[in-house]
Amino acid sequence: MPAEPQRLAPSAGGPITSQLGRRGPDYLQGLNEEQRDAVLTIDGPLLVLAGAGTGKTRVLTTRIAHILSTRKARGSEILAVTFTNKAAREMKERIASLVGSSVEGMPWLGTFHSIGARILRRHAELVDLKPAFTILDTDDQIRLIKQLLEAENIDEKRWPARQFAGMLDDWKNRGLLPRDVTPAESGFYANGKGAKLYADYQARLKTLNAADFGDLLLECIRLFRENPKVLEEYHQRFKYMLVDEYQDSNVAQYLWLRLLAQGRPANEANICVVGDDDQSIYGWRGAEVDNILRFEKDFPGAKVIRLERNYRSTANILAAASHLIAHNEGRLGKTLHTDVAEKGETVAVTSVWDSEEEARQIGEEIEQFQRQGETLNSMAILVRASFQMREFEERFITLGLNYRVIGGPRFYERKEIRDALAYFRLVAQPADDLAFERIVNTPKRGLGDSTLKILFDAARHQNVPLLSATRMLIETEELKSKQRTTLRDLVGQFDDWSERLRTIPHAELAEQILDESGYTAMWQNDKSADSPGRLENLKELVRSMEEFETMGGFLEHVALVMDRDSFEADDAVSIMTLHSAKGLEFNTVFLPGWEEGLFPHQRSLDESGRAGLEEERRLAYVGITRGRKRVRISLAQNRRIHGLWQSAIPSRFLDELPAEVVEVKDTGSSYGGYGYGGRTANRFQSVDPFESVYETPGWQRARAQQAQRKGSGPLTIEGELVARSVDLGPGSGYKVGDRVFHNKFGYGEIAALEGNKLTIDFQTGRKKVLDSFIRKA
DNA sequence: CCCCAAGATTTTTTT
DNA sequence: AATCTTGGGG
Repeated sequence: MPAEPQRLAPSAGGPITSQLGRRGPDYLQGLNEEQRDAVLTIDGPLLVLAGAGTGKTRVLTTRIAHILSTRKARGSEILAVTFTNKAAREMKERIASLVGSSVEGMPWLGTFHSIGARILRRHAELVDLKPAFTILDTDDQIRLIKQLLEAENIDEKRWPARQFAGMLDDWKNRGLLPRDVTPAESGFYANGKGAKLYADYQARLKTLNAADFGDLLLECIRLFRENPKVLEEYHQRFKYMLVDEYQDSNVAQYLWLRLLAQGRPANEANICVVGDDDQSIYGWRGAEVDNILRFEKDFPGAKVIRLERNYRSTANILAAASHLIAHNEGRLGKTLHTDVAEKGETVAVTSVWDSEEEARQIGEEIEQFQRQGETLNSMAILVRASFQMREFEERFITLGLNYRVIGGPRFYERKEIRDALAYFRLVAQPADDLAFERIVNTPKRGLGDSTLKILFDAARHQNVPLLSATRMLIETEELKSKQRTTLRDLVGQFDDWSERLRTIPHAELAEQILDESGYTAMWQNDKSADSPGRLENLKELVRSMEEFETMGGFLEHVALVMDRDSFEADDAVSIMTLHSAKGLEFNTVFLPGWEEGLFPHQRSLDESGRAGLEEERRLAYVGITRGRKRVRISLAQNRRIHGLWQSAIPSRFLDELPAEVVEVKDTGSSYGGYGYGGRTANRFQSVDPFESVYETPGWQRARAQQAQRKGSGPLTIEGELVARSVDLGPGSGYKVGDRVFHNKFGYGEIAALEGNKLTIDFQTGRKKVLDSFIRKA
């Protein structure tokens, strides 16, 4: 956070400990009292509630520097977990600049998933894997599920693989093994086959010598539980534990941490968690804000430090953010304040005709700020959903404005990259059937469904990987001679490559593989417009491999990081989602698309009702607090969704901004503005917040299933209350079966409930209403 | 077995 | 609007 007024004096590298006298070591200079307290309180459990821009990362990194320089522990004895790769990278850099040396000495600083993978590889055999196991991404996962569905004769139309993948994710996030999943939860899917599918899926992963994202934590937990000695080893190793963004941790991560912390009595655990309940934006991924709320219960006597002094934003920006977030009920409550007397610019809210004009408008403003001497690097556009990015990109290309998309379409998700990776994966790990399937006939080798079927059958029959099955089949008469020859050549090539992996550098081998397999030629012969780009990407891929020591190391990076480090060299405007903006800051922040349905997102409201709305609001809070000097919000009156134009309603969040810091602008081309501050104040109260724009049968079915699945009480594991949803006020107080009265629909009976959102059977039919519209009959 | 054309479908956010 | 899927013909 370069904006903090107090800068770190780069440590001179000398024995800092000797300075621990009057004024303390250099790295403590410029910390405020609370920050210093958080850095120096090293022993025992500590919870740091750090609001946006209060120097959270600085505290964490300085704390590590402090532990190191007081020789309380070595780098290899500190476990420091973050949520994202970006955060991990930043921490590494900042520690390095504090301590002066490389961070190679901190092997256990990383994301939950990368550390989980690291631990699993060390003890792979104990969880039925081999150390070189493959980490599957979502795409592989879906393909695998599809195969299982087919094997079980389940109609994928009726029970989409995606849906099951979502369920799997949910279970794994909650730390549930197949045997822990109750029939109530899995039962509805595919007529009760849910739990069995989960078990089959796990078994299949073991055969493939593969783990999915969830397994990186879940299997770790199993490892620790089933092997106390292994766990003991880590208890010995980790003298200090630090966790960043604790509000984003899910149940599995919570259990994982708790196991690791069990080396000492709870009140003496050297665990420090840092978080901000107002920035919890990953509920959809299973994050439990309650983890942070119950920290003091888990670790009795934990010290709690609040960081409330904001070093980032102007008073006006803080006022806007605080006022907005105050509309949330489920929060611990912090008040950010700044010492700077100057209020700064007002927050601009601009209403435009459509998203095209929005892009044009923002483009103009950017150029204007640029003329005033602002760098493009200091500006960012933060969108709710990634489809919004395109319009900006198009506009900026015509303007010739440099931009950079962060977290956009992932490099490693491109088809050509995934194909190439499949080749590499198969060379590194011959049991990787998913990789095999992907590339047997890419480029086209004349191996179609019928041939593949033979391979599949043989593999399943003999219970061996596809590559081995192929190896055997080419010695028989079962295949047509043409296919047999093709496969023989292919298997021969793979043998060759595996051999060479031991002798030549992996990046060089990668190039050879792509050439010899005909993959490069395939794109060279392709005359579509994007094939040159694809070839360029392949080159880039090979180039980036050189940065890794081994093929395995590279593949691990690809699976876990999913994205290249973005080059920061050029001056460019950043375009990214609000989610990926967390932790960053910019002088100028543009927040487009503040319209009902988009932000707050309809889906969030549909799925999680009030809690979803609060999460959206936190997302808005995150967005606003990214700005240092200026925040500019905009909304379009018309937006195109799936090709259809829809007129949009201004976001309710606009009404939640304090009028005194907001300046409403309206471009000439719009009709009537949106009536901020009086003209049509509170016009949104009449809007049904749960009216969905998705009214396809499939969507409604999904929603119905969701309703069944959720609301099954607080989260418990092994009979113990692990986390419960934030109690949003007194609750509805209704239960299924209650008789109720509604002014418009009359008497009815509650069929289902989810938060304050009730499904009620009235005489006129089934309706969804909010509890505030009904009373007990 | 491959290719093309018509038809269906569209998950926000990410490790 | 754009992309993926599916089905029929070559």
